[in-house]
Amino acid sequence: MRIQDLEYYLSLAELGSFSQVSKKFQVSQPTISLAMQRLEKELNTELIWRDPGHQKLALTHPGQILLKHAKKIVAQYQQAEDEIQKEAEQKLVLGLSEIVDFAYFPSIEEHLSDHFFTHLRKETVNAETALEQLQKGQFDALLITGSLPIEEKLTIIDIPHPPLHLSAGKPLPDFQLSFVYQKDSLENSDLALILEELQGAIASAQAKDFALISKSE
Amino acid sequence: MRIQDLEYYLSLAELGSFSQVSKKFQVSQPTISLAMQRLEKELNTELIWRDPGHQKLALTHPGQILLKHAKKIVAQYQQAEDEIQKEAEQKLVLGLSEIVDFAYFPSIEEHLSDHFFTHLRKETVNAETALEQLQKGQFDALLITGSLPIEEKLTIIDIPHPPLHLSAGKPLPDFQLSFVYQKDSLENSDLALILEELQGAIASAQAKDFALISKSE
DNA sequence: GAACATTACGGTTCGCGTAAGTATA
DNA sequence: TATACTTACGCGAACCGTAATGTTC
Repeated sequence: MRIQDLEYYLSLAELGSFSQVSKKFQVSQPTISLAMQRLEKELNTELIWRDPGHQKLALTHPGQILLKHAKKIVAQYQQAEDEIQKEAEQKLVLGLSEIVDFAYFPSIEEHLSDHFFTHLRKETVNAETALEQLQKGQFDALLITGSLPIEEKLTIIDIPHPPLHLSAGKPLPDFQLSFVYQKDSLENSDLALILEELQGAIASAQAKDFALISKSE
Repeated sequence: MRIQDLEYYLSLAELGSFSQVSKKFQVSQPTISLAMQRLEKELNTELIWRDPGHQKLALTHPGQILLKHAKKIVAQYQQAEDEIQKEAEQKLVLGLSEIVDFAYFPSIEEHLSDHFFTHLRKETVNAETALEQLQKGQFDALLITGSLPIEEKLTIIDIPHPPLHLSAGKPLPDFQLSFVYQKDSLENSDLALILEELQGAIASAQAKDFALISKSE
C-alpha cells in the first residue's frame, strides 16, 4: 500500500472525478484509475461505485470505512514529514571537513549528550568554501583543518591534536585543527549553550581520546 | 512511501537487528537494508544510528519522530483492513446467476436503500451449484433462473418477469425467476428484515421497471 | 572465523504516460 | 460528438533475492 494512492483516494472522494484528481496531482488520468484498482485489489473489495449513468461517483460501504482511516493515515504521515522537516531546520549545523569527520569527530561525539544531538546536525563541508558558507549562515559552526585567515567577525579556536598517520605509517604533515563560529551567533542564547557544550566536548576529548584516533589510520 | 517499509521500521526499532526483522517478515536481509534506505531518502534524513561497534542500533531524533507516527499509521492501516474484512464477512451474500445479475438486478437495485447495501453483497453464482451452496451457508439468498426442485428447508418465491430478447429480436424461451432462501435463516431477525426489504424491492420493481430491461438486450 | 550489515547485479514486477477502446449523454 | 473512465502497451524505475564485499568482535 502506497500512501500516494491513499492521497489520490482522498482527493477522489472529495472531488468526485478521476480526471480532476489527475489534474490536481499533475498525472495522467489512467494513473488514478490504476491507483484505485490497486487499492481495491489489495483490500480485496470494491471501494468505488463507478456509476457511469450519473455524473457523480459514490463510495461503497467499505470505501467509506477506508476513507475514514485514509484521512488519518495521510494526516499522520504529513505530520511526520512536517515535524521531521522542522526538526532538521531548527538544528545547529556543524560543518566538518572530510578528514575531521572521519578521523576526529568520533572522539568528540562521545562527550556530547544525547540531548545535544537533538539540536545538532553535522554535515561535511569543502574546506575551501567553508568560511564563506559559515558567514552566509549555512553553518553555525565549523570544525576544519588548515590555517585560517583572521577575520574580525569570527571566533577561531585552535584545537590541539596528535598527528595523523596513513596506513603506510608515514605521518601526514602537521596541520591546524580549528573550531570556528561567528561572534554574533552567540546572541542567540540557546546557540551559545550548544556551542559551549561542543567546546567542552572538544576540550574533554583532546586529553586522551585523540590518542585513540591514530589506531584507525 | 510504502506502509510495508514502515512496518519493517517499527519492527527494527523493536528488535534492534536487521537480520531479525528479515526473519520475522520472511525476506532477505538486504531487503530490510534497502527499505530503511528508502525511508531515509524519502524523508531526507538519517533515521538509524548504525553503530557497528555496539550490538544495538539506535534511532536518531528524526527517527524517533518517525517512530511515533509510524506506529499510528500502521495501526490505522491494520484497523482499516480489519474493519473492511469484518464488514465483508457480516454482509448478507445474495447469489445471482449471471443472466439475473446483468438483466434483472439493476432494476431491483434502484428500490433498495443505500443503507441496505451496507448489509448486502451480491455475488454471481453458477446456477447448477447454487442451491447446494445456499444450503452450505455460502449464500444467504439466491435470485436465479430455471425450475427448482421443491425442498422442505427452502422458501422459494417465483418472481413474475417480462420475457428477455436477444439483440436479434428473438425472445428467449420463457423461464422461471426465483428468489430462494433457507427457512431457518429467518431465525436471525436482522436477516429477516433484510430479506423482507429485498422481497419488497423485487415486488416494487416488477410492476414497471422490468419492462425497461428489454431496452438493454 | 562468525555474525551482521551494505553493495552489486540480474530478473521480475510495478508505475506511469501515450494511445486506443468503451460507454454515456 | 464530447466527455470520462478503462484497457493495452512499452519504457524506465523500483523491488527483491543471491552473491560478493566490508566491518566488527
